[in-house]
Amino acid sequence: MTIAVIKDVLGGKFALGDTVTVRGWVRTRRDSKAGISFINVHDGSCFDAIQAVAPNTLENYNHEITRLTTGCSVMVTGTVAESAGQGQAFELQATAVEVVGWVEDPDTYPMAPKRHSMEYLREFAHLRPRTNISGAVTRVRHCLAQAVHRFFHERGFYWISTPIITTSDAEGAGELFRVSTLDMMNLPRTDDGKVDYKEDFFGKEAFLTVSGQLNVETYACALSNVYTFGPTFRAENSNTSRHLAEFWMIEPEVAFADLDDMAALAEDMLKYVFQAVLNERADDMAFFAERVDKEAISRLQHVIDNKFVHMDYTDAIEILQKCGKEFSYPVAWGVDLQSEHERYLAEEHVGAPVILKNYPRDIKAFYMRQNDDGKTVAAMDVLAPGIGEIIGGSAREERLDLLDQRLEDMKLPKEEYSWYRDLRRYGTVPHAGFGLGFERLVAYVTGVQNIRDVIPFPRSPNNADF
RNA sequence: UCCCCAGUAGCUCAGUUGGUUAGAGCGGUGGACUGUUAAUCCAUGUGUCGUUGGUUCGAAUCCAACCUGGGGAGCCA
Repeated sequence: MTIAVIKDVLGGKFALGDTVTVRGWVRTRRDSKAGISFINVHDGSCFDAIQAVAPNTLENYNHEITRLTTGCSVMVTGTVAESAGQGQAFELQATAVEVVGWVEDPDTYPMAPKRHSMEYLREFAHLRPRTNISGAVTRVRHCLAQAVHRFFHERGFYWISTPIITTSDAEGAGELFRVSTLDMMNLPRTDDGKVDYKEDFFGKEAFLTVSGQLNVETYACALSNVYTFGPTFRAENSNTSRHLAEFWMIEPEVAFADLDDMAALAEDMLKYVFQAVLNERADDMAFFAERVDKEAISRLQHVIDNKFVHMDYTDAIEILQKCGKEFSYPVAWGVDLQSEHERYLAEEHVGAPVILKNYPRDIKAFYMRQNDDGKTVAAMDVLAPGIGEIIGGSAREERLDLLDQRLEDMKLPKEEYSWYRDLRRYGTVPHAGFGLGFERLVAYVTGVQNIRDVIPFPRSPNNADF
């Protein structure tokens, strides 16, 4: 028995007349009174399902095959044949159809062979992988992840597995999820009544990481070109289509690099992974372009074909002030840009991803490198139309005296950063990096509007089912 | 967390300016037809009208709170 994946059968890897067995799930069944049934079977190996043609001479035709419904699992053995019908080059002339698992009540199987809303599918996170759209998202997501690793590997970057648990509650941004083994009903207390974290698993307070950046900087200052690719956690009460409490982030960090090196790296990386998706997942991208977002393919091609627009924060402020558009929030040098401002720049002014650079120091994180003008830092955001900030990065302050000054200005506890400061005390080097939100990337590529639909099991405020 | 909108059949939605028996398409089921392909045609069932409370002779319809979802904002990736 030759087991075959559907991708290989449809892709012509087998000769006409070969007998193969495919295994998967029924998408639809159509009966013909000519004495045959058409069974569309998918196995995830490619976008398309294979059409198996089952004749009524099969011994289980009447009592099993004609009862197959969407979702049943089957093993179909048959000979590879040119399709007599439209819609596919090859099909399987079935010689045996084994039903592996029935759908116990077709009337209540949630995944009907029809269009469902994304919100509805989200309620069935365990069954939505069987849908066209979820399967396509999954394959594109995988393709992007592989392309990211390949891109960095080809450039001599090492993948660093930075820790998921951290005992530093001062990583910079965001609310943290606590990690504890203490009995919450019976907390150990110190003499002054506070929770005694010395009794906790790590002997101190611990949290889930909000970024691998500070840790990965240590490896950049030794192995030169490194990156992280792993899960990240933010306990923020964000209820939007572009935020998750648990998401994946890619954070390259490069020694002896400056902000423009990072901008170039970000541009190269995005173009590389977009090209990979167009090359490797043409089937899924065609589906997205047809059913989800007409621009899904042309948008990627446009990004690949054009140089990214670079813009200084100061110039962006001027553009926004002179564009004649009414904004809800006024624009002035020194204020952080609002979503409406970023959207105008990316969607209307440029019409493609735009790199904004050199933000005012006072609205940015302590570790960003101060520019010579004394008021800006070497930070950048890559803004994508429709998504907003997809990448945030900066050159890191490698000069200890300036770093310490920033820690003091922002009232951050120096002792918490002793190991981070050590990098500046022992053989410091200029270095820079950025963070790319992986789900935002998948959403941008597929055109899927809500980030909760491009991760298998989304976690957000009030939602951690499955 | 804030602002706005929505919650009616398994799904997508229409409807009710408060009043007897609540509607369509799709899906399911039965049949017809067909190398079909989200097939087509005919038939067919289904609803505590989000939850709780209030107003009222009467609420699915009006009001309030809550829950859930969506859009936007903030936080950011």
